[in-house]
Amino acid sequence: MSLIRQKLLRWYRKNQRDLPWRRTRDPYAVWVSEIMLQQTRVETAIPFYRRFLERFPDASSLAAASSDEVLKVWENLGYYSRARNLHEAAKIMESRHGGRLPETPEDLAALPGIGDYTAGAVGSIAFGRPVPAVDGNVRRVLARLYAIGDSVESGPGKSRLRALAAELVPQEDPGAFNQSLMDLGSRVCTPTLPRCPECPLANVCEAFHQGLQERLPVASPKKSLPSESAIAAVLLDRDGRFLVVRRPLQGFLGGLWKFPGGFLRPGEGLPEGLRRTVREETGLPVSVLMELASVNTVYSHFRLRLTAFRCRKRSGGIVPSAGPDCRWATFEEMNRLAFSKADRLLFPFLPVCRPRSPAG
DNA sequence: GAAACGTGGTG
DNA sequence: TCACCAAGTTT
Repeated sequence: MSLIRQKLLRWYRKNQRDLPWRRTRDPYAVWVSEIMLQQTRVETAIPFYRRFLERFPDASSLAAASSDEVLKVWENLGYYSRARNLHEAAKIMESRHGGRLPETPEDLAALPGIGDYTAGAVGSIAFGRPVPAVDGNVRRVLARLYAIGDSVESGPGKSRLRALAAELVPQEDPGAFNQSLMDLGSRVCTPTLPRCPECPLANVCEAFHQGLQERLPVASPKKSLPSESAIAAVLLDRDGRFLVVRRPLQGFLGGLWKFPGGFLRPGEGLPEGLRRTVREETGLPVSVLMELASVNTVYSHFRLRLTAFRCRKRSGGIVPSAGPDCRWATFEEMNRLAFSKADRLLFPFLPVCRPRSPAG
């Protein structure tokens, strides 16, 4: 037990990565980094982390921001409920915790967006609490270290690994220990082709001993992604501005802006579906003129083919007035709003005079 | 417990 | 082109 800790910590002192959030002990910064790192690679999170901390250096500045501002910084990071929860949690810190993070894992876990893992990570790294931080890396390392054949994705499997991790966490510098486990998982004890010859734990690893390191942990079968179709309407006013609407904050891509339109029903034609969805979203009856572009994208739980059409307001239709969730925007203004990846893929096909980018 | 929830890198 | 998956949480 203490041998494992010792080997791990020694390896970590020599091999730990120089990451922006490891250069601070500011609990706010640690918290932001941990939220960004949920289901997200370190290299992906780094530039977002820098921009976020520059724009929102503390909980007060974050709490005072609008959701549009927060989402714009989060644009392209994905899992946008994280940004919404971060924002909401900052407001709670302002009103109930004196503008700071609460220190106990229990109080941390009570904040939106903070679950078991993040409460443990922030609790141990920022506040020195001896609690485990069990993420996918740690589950994989422990499943191999103790040659656990049961699924580590099931409820019982997870609690078993959490109990193991809890026994391993030292009283002194639990944050370094937790991070050493995660770093080992991401750099040595990788999902495929683990680098066992480099591993400080190889000689005490049960999976390596049994030659099972490539077969553990057992992964549950994944479902193939269904394919959906959606349509988008490109509507211009007399000044060449585009009609854009904001998605509901709680839903899919919540709070991001989009072109009017939506998902096609099974068997529904594209122009027909477009007229229906635009009317549902904006109340505006439109005529469909011509197809502008079609883009494909993959989300966490379905594939999407999004087709954009140039549209025109039908005579007699009431043009929607600008509001918090609906507005006419120039190309420049749209670039200051947060859009999803798929919607941004449509931008180069918009009918508007603008500087053409040098490379495709 | 299962499903929802994004995006980009990799073999 | 495609499946897999990366510092999970919420409903």
